Amino acid sequence: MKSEPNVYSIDDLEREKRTIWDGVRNYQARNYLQQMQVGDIAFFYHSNCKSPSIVGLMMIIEANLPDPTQFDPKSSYFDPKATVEHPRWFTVRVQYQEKFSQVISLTTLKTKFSGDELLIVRKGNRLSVIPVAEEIAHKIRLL
DNA sequence: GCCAACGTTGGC
DNA sequence: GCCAACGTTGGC
Repeated sequence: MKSEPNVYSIDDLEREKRTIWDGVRNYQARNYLQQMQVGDIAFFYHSNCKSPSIVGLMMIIEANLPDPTQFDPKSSYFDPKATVEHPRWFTVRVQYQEKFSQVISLTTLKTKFSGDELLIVRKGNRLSVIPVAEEIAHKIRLL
């Protein structure tokens, strides 16, 4: 799961302990969010920054929540076509798990994995929520 | 700041 | 349904 560190970083999550992952407005990313289940582990990825990297881990503690920002006219994520009865955007609540003592940079990931193995290293990838195969995730954690 | 790679929008 | 125009993402 990607976040721009100048918007919301792993340090923010460490301080707050838990947060709702709001603001995702891409249907494919939403579909991946909806597949998540309580207890699932996710990588926290810092994007659009000096050294894009996986920086830590978090756990899904609530699944399939309507993203509240879609109902808020003052939010930049407001969606006029969404209603409380028929929400359009769903997300999860996550809990801080750990911050890696050594981050795993995109550069490193590219040397270890192909675009087929790990979508984040695939050229042109822009999805902010991306599935990682169990065995690949295991290998990443051993880096 | 640049630009490739998308996704979305809207005219037709 | 097609596709040009436009907006956004995100690495570099």
